[in-house]
Amino acid sequence: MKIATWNINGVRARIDNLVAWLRDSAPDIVCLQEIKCQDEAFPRAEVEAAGYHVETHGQKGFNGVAILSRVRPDEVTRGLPLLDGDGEADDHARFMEAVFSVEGGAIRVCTIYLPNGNPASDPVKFPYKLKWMARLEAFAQARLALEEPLILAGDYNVIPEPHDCWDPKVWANDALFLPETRDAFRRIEHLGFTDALRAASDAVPAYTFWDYQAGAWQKNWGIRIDHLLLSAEAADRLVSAGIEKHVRSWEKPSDHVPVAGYFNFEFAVP
DNA sequence: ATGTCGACCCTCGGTCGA
Repeated sequence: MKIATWNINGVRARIDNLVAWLRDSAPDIVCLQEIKCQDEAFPRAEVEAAGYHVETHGQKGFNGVAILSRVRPDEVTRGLPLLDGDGEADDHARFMEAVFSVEGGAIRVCTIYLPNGNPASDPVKFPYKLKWMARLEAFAQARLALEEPLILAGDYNVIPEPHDCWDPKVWANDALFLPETRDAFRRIEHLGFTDALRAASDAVPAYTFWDYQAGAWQKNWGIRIDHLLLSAEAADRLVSAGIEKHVRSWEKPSDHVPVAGYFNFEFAVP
């Protein structure tokens, strides 16, 4: 089974790319981020015609996530739980979880659009990112107790290591690379997750995003911020993983490319 | 690093978010 994550940067602007990629790449489950539309505006018919079930968690104008899958999930939950004591609700559509039946059990797949957090000096944005990461850590810890295959896939807006960006000096003060951000990401990993791409390959660079500006793609000024984190039960079933870099050279590309993991489990036959 | 892009609206251009 192939499970992929892709920040599509506007699903309505990218629907032709999405359908072409689904046909070429044939993923079984896709975690999308930044669909940038409400649920009713998602180009559902085109994706269903390509052979996918569609679950969305959208909002007007920005953010928004979706899960596309060859079979219908058994359960879907929208939104990342708040922490005990959190007062205000989070109105950003950044998280959805789906449970699928596979031969011998179930897998859980979450699509994650972690807050960007820039500018890091902003009194709201960077604290919101760190708080969201604390919520993700709590959620992840609770889910690990289930001892099931769990895949947390998405745009983490985290550059894990210096070799995951084209110039660490340029990114030193960026919310994607600040020590607090990397520490929070490591705390989640150290609960017991495997970074699928790094389990499959230690090759660098392994970028997943190139800015539209300044000719970043042509100069290979990229960063690695799209990740699949795997519970032990999922990592045990990982066969390989890869970055579908060629998609960045298509017409009207997203600034992110898909990242995929291949696992040796299959959907249960009903 | 800044050669851009998508979406929105008191809509054709400025603003926001990335």
